[in-house]
Amino acid sequence: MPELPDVEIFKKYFDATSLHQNIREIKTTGSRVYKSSSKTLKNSLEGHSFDHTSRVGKYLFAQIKSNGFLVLHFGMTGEMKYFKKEEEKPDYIQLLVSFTNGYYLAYVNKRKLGKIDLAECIDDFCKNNNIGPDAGSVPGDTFIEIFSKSRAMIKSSLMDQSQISGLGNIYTDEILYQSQIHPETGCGDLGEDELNRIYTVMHRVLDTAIRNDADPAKLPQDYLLPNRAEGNKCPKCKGKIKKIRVGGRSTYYCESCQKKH
DNA sequence: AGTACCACCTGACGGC
DNA sequence: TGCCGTCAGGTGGTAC
Repeated sequence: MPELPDVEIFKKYFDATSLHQNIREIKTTGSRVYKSSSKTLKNSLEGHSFDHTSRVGKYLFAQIKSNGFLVLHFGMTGEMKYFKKEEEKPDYIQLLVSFTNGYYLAYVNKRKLGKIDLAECIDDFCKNNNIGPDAGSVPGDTFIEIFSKSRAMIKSSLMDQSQISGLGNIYTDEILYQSQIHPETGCGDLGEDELNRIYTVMHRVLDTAIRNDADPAKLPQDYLLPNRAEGNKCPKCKGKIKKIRVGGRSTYYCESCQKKH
C-alpha cells in the first residue's frame, strides 16, 4: 500500500497515539525487516519516549527523546496499529512497542518487504540510503533539473526514489494521467512546460490524496485511481483505459488522453 | 554512471 | 473443493 500519502497518514496516526509516552518494552521477531539488531533496538527504545515524527518520501522517522530516530519503511504491505486489548492485536506484527499506559503500537507487515532501522540523523540516513528530496516539498526548479537530466522513461524516473522520493506505482499513474503524458515517454522528450505541468499536478494529487486519508475510494471520480482497471472508460474523455508494463510494473493509462510523443 | 530486471515474501483471486 | 499460476500501491542487488 504505502506511498507518500499513506505514510503521511501513518505519521498523523503515530502523532495522535504514540508521542510522549514512556516505552516499557520492545518485542521483535526474527524477521528480515530489521536493519538494526534486536538488542540495539531494545537499548535505544526501552525507557525512552517518542518526541515527534518526520517523514521523507516513504520513510517515517520517529525521534526518540535524546536518542536518535526509529526509522520505519512499510514496503508493500506495512501499516501501524495502536491498541490495548489482546483481541485487537493484529497478525503479522514485526515490532511491538508497549507503553507504560497499557497500550501497544504495532508495526505490522505481512510480506516483510519493509524496513526497521535506527538513525542518528535524518539527512545522513537519506544520503546513505540514496533517498532523494521529498516529492511533496521539492522545489520546482530542482524538479525540472532532475528530470531534464534523466534518460529513463518518465514513469520509471518518477518512481526512482533516488531522484525524488515518495511516489509509487499508483500515484505515478495518477499524476501522468492528469498531466496527459504517456508513461513511456522518455524524460528527454519532455519540454520544460510539460515538466512544469507534471510538477503542478503532482502537488495537487498528493494534497488531495492526503486530505482524503490516502483512500483511493474517496478520491474524486474523475481521477484515474477509482477507474484503474483495463477496459474501463476514461472519466474525462470516455476513451479506453489500457494496461501495459513499464519498468516491470503494471501501468494504466488512457489511450486517447495520453498520447505518445 | 545510469538503467533495467529479477529476487525477496506472503496471500488473494481466477481458471481449470 | 483444490491446485496452480499470476498478481499485488516496494526496493536492493546485480547484470548490461
